[in-house]
Amino acid sequence: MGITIRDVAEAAGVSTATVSRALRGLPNVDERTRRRVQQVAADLDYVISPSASRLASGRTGSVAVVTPYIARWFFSTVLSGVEDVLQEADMDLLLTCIGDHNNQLNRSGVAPRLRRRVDGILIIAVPPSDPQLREIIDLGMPTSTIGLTVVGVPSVTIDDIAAARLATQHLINLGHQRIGIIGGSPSEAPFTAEFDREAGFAQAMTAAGLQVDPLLEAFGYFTIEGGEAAMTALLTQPTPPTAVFALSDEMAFGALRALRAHGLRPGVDVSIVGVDGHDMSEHLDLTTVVQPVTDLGRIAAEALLAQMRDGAPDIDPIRVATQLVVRGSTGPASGSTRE
Amino acid sequence: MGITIRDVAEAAGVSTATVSRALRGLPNVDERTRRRVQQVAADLDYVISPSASRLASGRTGSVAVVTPYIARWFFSTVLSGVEDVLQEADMDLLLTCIGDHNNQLNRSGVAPRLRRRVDGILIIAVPPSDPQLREIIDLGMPTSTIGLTVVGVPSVTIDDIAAARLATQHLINLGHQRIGIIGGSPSEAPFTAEFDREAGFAQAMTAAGLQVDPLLEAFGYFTIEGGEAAMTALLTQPTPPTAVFALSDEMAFGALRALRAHGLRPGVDVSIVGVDGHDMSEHLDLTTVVQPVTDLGRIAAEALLAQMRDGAPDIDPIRVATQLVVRGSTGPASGSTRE
DNA sequence: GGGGTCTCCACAAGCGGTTACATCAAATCT
DNA sequence: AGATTTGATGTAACCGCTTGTGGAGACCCC
Repeated sequence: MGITIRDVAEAAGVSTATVSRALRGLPNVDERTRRRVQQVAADLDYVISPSASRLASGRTGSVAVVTPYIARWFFSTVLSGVEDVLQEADMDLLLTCIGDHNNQLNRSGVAPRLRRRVDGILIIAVPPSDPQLREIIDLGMPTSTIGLTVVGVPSVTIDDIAAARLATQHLINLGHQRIGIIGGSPSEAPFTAEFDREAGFAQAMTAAGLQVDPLLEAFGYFTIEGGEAAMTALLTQPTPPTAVFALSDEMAFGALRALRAHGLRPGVDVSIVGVDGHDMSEHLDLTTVVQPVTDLGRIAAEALLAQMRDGAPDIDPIRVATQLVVRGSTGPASGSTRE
Repeated sequence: MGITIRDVAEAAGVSTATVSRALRGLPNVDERTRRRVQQVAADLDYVISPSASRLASGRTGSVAVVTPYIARWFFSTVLSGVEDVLQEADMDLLLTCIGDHNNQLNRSGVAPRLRRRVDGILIIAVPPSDPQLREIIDLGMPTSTIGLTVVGVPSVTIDDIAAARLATQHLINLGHQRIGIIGGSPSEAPFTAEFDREAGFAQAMTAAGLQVDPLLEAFGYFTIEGGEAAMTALLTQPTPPTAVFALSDEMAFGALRALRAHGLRPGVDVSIVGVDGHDMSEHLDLTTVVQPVTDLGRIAAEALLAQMRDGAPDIDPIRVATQLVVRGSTGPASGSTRE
């Protein structure tokens, strides 16, 4: 139970040092020796002890993924991209769910838990207001963020401003004029993506000579229920919008439900467009700006690995392109025949 | 950079052995000594080196989670329950996605990667036909499965037979007689849950004196698209069913879509019931048998921890209760006023 | 008051690798 | 041919913690 490197060395008639070098593909090992060692190791069913290797080398060969949620679509999808790359690179993936302040989970002290345990950290969309975020970044190890930008830290996100403009412009092109928006929360410290998407919306509206009517803004807190409530609020306005841009697909789902509850047809009576490219958006026939979420994770993981290898973090944020996918939830403004 | 236990020992004026015992709460340490050591450790911002501790103790303090998918609802939801418990127990969670044979990911050799790396393994719903499953189980370390039963291995699942009976009985109670079923796949080696749910359906039907009509069975391969296709097939039967039991919510979602495409109203023209309690089921107004998925993960993780502690695996499968949640997708059979 | 117990603690031998340095033979240079 | 470089391997000192063993002192009992 537990073949050691020593056993392999003896069986191969070399020193443990040579076994170590041979098995790890280091240079300065004769090819015949290497093959012999590999053969012996395989025969003996030898598996290196990670703990020993880590202790001796000082490298842990693992990366921590820190996320506020695991079960939500965006997060688990990013995670799957990350996992793919890390597995490919033969790195261990340590999954850590950080608490979310306004959530049931209020986990503190995630940072210390990471201290001597990993070589790099990937942070998925932790709200900038979370105090733990700083602690983790201040650990000073290779770090990269996804769906969130922190100055001085490499990040991978979509261009949220452009995405919002894309969605909004689509509605404008369809001839809509009274365009509403379902935002995240009225907080003063908005999420990066939230802030940018609002900005993109405003830019597109202004560029088209349309007004951003504060009465046509409601908040959905990035949940389905929230989106439903927000849409309901918008519909009960004296003059409701003919089209609505929801900052996330999940809120858009809620909005669709609200429409149905009011007997309104999506894409006919009221148009709804979201952002995300959520799995279900296709099945709910939602027009949305698709972001390549798996790729987000994949790219960030690769950037992190590069950073761990080269030591030089590439601070410039990586922006991934998005794509508008038009489905049935948007249609021409009534009385308009444009597009 | 890197306070060691020696530094703490010196600063506290004790041996490293005492520091080790004091910090880990072992007995045979004077309370005053312990407190002093703790204080010194805190002052020095000492963090134990996991690698060293693991090497010396032979315990890794980590658990691997093996899953065929990360981004799918069921799997990520289980995962979040698991993570919760493991974090609580101060265990590292190593996430490993196993390839899925008929999938793009065809990862082999997951088992060897786990060898000296973890103290226990949690397997989420890997198909029994997957050859890697055996390899992993044959590693011979504490293992527990979720949503899948392997003889001799502790498992946590819902009672799939009962769940299917519950769903089917609900349709029967509503007065339906021509009840169809959307199965997973016509394969000869069905997934455990798949097999049991089919069985539960048959049991309920037979008990009610109804026939299981093979013409009213279609296969949806546990995907939305598959469910849609299956439902479409059922609807194009000469005499289509008035109610359909889908083996999963995702297939039921597809079925709902098919209904809509055919201009049929769920719960009025045709009733649909699913199993899972998928996040979206509420928003799609789907009647379903809810399984407490997060709890599945939580319970399995706790069982695994117990097994790692006591060494005695509790082979008896743990069955978690399910609950029928009635929503708008089911309604009385036309011409029936029962229930 | 000498001979047990019982606590609390120090000593030191690992755990299983990695790697700087030493070694030595073969190859290359002058 | 002798000096020097080069490549392959061995030697051994760690890496930082855990834990079995043993000893010193406190406490108890007859």
